[in-house]
Amino acid sequence: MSEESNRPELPENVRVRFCPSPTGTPHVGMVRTALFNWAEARHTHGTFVFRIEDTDAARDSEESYNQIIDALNWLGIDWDEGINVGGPNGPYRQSERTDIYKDVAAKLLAAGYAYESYSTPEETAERNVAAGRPKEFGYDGYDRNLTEEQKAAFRAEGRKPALRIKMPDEDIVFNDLIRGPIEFKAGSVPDYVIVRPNGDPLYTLTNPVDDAMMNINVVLRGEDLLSSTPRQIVLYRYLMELGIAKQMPLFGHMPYVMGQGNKKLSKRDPESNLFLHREHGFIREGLLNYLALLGWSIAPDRDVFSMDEMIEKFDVRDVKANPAHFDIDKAIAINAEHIRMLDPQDFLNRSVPYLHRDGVVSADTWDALTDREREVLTAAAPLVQPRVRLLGEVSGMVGSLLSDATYIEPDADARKQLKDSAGDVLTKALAALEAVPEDEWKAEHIHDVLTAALVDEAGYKPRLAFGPVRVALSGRRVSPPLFESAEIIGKATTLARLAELQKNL
RNA sequence: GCCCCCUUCGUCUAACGGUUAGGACACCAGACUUUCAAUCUGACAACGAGAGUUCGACUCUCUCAGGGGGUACCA
Repeated sequence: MSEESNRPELPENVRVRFCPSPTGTPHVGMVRTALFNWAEARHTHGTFVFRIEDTDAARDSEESYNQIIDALNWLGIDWDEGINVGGPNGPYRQSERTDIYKDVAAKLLAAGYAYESYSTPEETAERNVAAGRPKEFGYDGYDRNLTEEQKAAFRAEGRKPALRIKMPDEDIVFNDLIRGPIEFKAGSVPDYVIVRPNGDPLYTLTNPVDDAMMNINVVLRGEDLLSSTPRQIVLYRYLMELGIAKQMPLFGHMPYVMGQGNKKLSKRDPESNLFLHREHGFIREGLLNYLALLGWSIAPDRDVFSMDEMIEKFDVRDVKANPAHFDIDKAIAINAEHIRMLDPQDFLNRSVPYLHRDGVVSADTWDALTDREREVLTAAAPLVQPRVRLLGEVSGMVGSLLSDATYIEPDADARKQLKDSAGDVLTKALAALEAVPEDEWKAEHIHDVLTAALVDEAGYKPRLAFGPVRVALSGRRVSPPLFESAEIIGKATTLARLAELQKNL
């Protein structure tokens, strides 16, 4: 598809970057951006740069910074240059690059590409209203041609200037990797601020400057930055004139990830919280696979794949331009597929932290478990693995197997399975199982005994016969196979649970 | 107001002018397992509207409508 499209050709040595601001907890939209950049770098054997844009001291936090790194590590998204690994274009935290920005800003000003602006936002709005323009009209260029006398007068008032970039009076066109040709009409983008009056450089300056100095040649970012692209293109031209930028990068704007309704998935939305998904038991393979599906597809008839397969096929020019809704049900279904593909021991290793968190086992690593725990879990693994969609569900599945409790309160879903006949079923099951000798307490035999008593003799349909037994043993509607469970739990506990449920019907 | 983007089943998507518009999730029905899940089979379900170009338009062009974003001394 991409060979025939009118999308631009990729450069020889692709250099992409992921450059989040450390504000708040990592969200899935951010992860998707990281994933696509990473996949593009790996597919092209290019370079993936990881930089942190912490120029907004009021909102940035060290906690968020650490969380972003935690997130990438967990997901297995690795980078070649940047935070923690270094590289030739460091430092990679913008808060450590202020001298660079000051220097570039001074050059821009000296070359006449930027100018001092003394208007406050309030004054600009007032001028717009006074001139009959909407308040949202934006900056009007008022300070563009201030004389030295006027500037001196402002300074005498104690004012300090912001620095603004001069936007040329011409259409600005670029060929988006995802959207194709995009044209902004001349005059639609006002002169914008790159340095605050107090000297703080803004994103509008730092982002293109760093991309330029780090030789980024492919910029893949969210759709929300699309309308700031003409500003950056203009700044880039100036940076090239000044010898700071080598070439204009290619841009690709990825569609939004949407939440409920028609709104962008917001940080407030729990579905956006990466760590919440991890706590629920998403595995990295599942979450990444699902996120990749938001705007991209690997083949017409397939949507479960590994990251290696994604890397082999990924081309950002195949990404769709329209926004995608985050569908948690499909995400979970994809995750379930990946859980089923796990090697059983791997499945167990990954489940243990969840089991420990839920108080089901004694330690949070496989090696630290007791022999009995390892024995039961090993027996249960192949039975449980196809029955969970999230690792957080494993506890509920194996909890009843590991517990010595003589009664397990059924959850609401299980309670609904108990029909009027449940009492009679439990009585008959109890009588039949009591007669089973300890040394014949095996799944197969338990199955035969219960079938004879409940189905053959009492005439119950299997659903009605085994449902109550399952609820008694596990407290749940879905559990590991019934007879194997009874064997693992043991005769005494099995009988106790049957009797207790009957009392609590 | 102005600028920009987006538009195929409920949702995610496939389709490089000619297909009964394909797949997946969800939902429903059945089979299998004499239980549950998994698995298998089947059903339901879409090209926003209108012009044009063409022998032929989901696909190309234009207009409109709807949705989203920007219009910051946030990123």
